[in-house]
Amino acid sequence: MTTIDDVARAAGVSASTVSYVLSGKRTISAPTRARVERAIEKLGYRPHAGARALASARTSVIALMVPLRVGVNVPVIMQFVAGVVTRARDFEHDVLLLTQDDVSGLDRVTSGSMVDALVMMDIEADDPRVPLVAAAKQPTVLIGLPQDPEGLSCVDLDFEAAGRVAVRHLVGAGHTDLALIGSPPEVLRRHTSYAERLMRGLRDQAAGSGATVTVEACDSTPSGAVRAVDTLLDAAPDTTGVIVHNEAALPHVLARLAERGRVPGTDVSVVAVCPTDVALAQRIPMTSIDLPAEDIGKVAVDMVLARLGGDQPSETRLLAPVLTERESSAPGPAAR
Amino acid sequence: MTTIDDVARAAGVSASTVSYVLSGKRTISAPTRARVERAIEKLGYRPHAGARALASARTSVIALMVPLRVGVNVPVIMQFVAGVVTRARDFEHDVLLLTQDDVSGLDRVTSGSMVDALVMMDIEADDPRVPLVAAAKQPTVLIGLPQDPEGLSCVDLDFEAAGRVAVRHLVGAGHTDLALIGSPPEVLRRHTSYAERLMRGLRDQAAGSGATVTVEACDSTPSGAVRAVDTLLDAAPDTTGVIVHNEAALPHVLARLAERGRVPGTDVSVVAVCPTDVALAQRIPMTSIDLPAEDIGKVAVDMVLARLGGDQPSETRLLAPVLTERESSAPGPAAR
DNA sequence: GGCAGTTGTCGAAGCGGTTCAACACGCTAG
DNA sequence: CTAGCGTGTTGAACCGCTTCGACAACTGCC
Repeated sequence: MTTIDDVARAAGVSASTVSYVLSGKRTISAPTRARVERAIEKLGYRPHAGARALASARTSVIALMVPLRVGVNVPVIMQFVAGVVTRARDFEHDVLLLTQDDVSGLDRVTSGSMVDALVMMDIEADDPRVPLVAAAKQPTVLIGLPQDPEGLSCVDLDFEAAGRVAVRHLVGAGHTDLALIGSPPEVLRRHTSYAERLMRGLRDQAAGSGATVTVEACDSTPSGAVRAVDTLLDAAPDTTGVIVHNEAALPHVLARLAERGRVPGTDVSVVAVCPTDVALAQRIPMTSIDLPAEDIGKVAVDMVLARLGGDQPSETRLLAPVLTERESSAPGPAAR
Repeated sequence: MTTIDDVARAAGVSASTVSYVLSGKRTISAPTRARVERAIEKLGYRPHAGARALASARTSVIALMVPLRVGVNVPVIMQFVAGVVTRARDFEHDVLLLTQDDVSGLDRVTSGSMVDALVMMDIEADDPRVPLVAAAKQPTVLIGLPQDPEGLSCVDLDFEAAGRVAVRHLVGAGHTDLALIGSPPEVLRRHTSYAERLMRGLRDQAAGSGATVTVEACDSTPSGAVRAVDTLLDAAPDTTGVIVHNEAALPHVLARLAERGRVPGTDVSVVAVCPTDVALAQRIPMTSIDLPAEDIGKVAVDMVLARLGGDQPSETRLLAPVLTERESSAPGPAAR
């Protein structure tokens, strides 16, 4: 292994000079800098990460805790991850992967100074991990909103606003009997905040617009989708406006609606809440409210790195929903 | 931060004793061990990862390079990842996430001593990353088979055997006109080895059994699936045995086959190559050859950690394919 | 010409562990 | 009674890097 001393010797300077060339924390004359850089290049020198972490109390690694549990949509998760990783790389940081079930991992990476910061996904309303990371010395950003953030920063899509936007769109098109086909029951049982916020937005706006909204949980399986649609149409057969917030079930919901004589885009209007690529990958391009997963991941990294210094107060950023009308929209009874 | 010296002081021993209690590399009397452990507990002591890495030349971190590119099936990737992460945790290791496009990351984590070992997924026949990691001081395991492993160890499903098993199953059921609906064209263009190995197995066994096999690449989209099925049925209308190796397209392939008057499980026999949960999540439970993604991930970790010492010669492990018959199988013309 | 202020470089002190050689102690064997 | 041995513990030397204070050399100013 080549060390900083090897480089120093090769360049005819001291180790500290090499260090300053690397960090730029002191001015170094152009000729010395050039000599040092040449030596680094020639020897293929890379600072030892552990030594650097020890001396500088900075690891250039951020921890990312991802859910690998049931009920979450894996491709969407991956978009978050991609956003986090690419943005982290932009700032010369690597990403250490933790899984949701490994709660002790938080203490491990935190107390062991393995990482400079944490990003946690899929936050529940009353998430047991929040107090743990709130007590850590590293800054943390939550993707999602707990009931009490305990001083931590949060980012997410503004699901409540998304609910309102969806209802406004449907009501504006002449629908008054609306429904939500949502997350799997286990997600609701966990009180995952996005599901609850979406429902709140839907209900608020519906109440203010004289519309009704029936809510169905929905397993992320073909049969779950069929069941949800059937239950819905039994309970509220006049439904003409449907909001779907379940990527995995979406195709099957559309298929079942058609089978039951409600063709999306013709007989019923369907708004999906999902990433754009998912909306476009259906039988017909879906009117959708984009879930900008990758962007959210990037923003999370921006926020957490901005707080490395320790100053910056915490904040919550809710990204405004954007509804894009596509072919699954249809005029409702009031407009015909 | 509480350090090893704090613990030593609290327990009335030297720092080295604490270290030996932690590592178990020397015998420590029961009473001292107890005192030290109590002090550790009381102070909430965690060794500093950087310091440990510096002194011991071990990081307890392994790097995992995952593909976030187009054409790969994300849920399957996640299963690999889950396998790697859980197994790594079993051996007290954490996982650093690298993305496939970040080739320079290999040198970074390797030369910078950020990790003890590497696992790389989605290996192409002539993968430019292979020489890079082959030159690293850390052991590496490849998930997939390059043309020349350059002394590295590999794990994967034995796709060639899987191809033979699939053909044997279909021919045994009376089918002679077979087809493969496979990976997207961009995957084939990359010469990803699993796709090529599967085809080789299919063709070999077909040739030996007097069957024919038509091969169609297939985009991982609904329309790609439709196109592939249509092209196939135009080119080989007598096809009755279909092997599908494309998780994302699978549901749409099944739907299109039915639309074209070939109901899976009745008119045509379909064998899927995919994880079991995917096989079970279709309209009908699919006869499938399991892609044991999580197991492969675990084996990869076992192999790479076994090589930490440096001794152990490299090896290639190909997991035997297991075909499970379910409802998508049907008797073929020769058996009716 | 002397002094204060810059600029560029260096030496040395950590950072928090691991590990090796050495040593103190109590036992057994001769 | 002593030499020899095993057991348990320790001090000190690193591991490779960052950073602070010091200092030499040069600048510009009065």
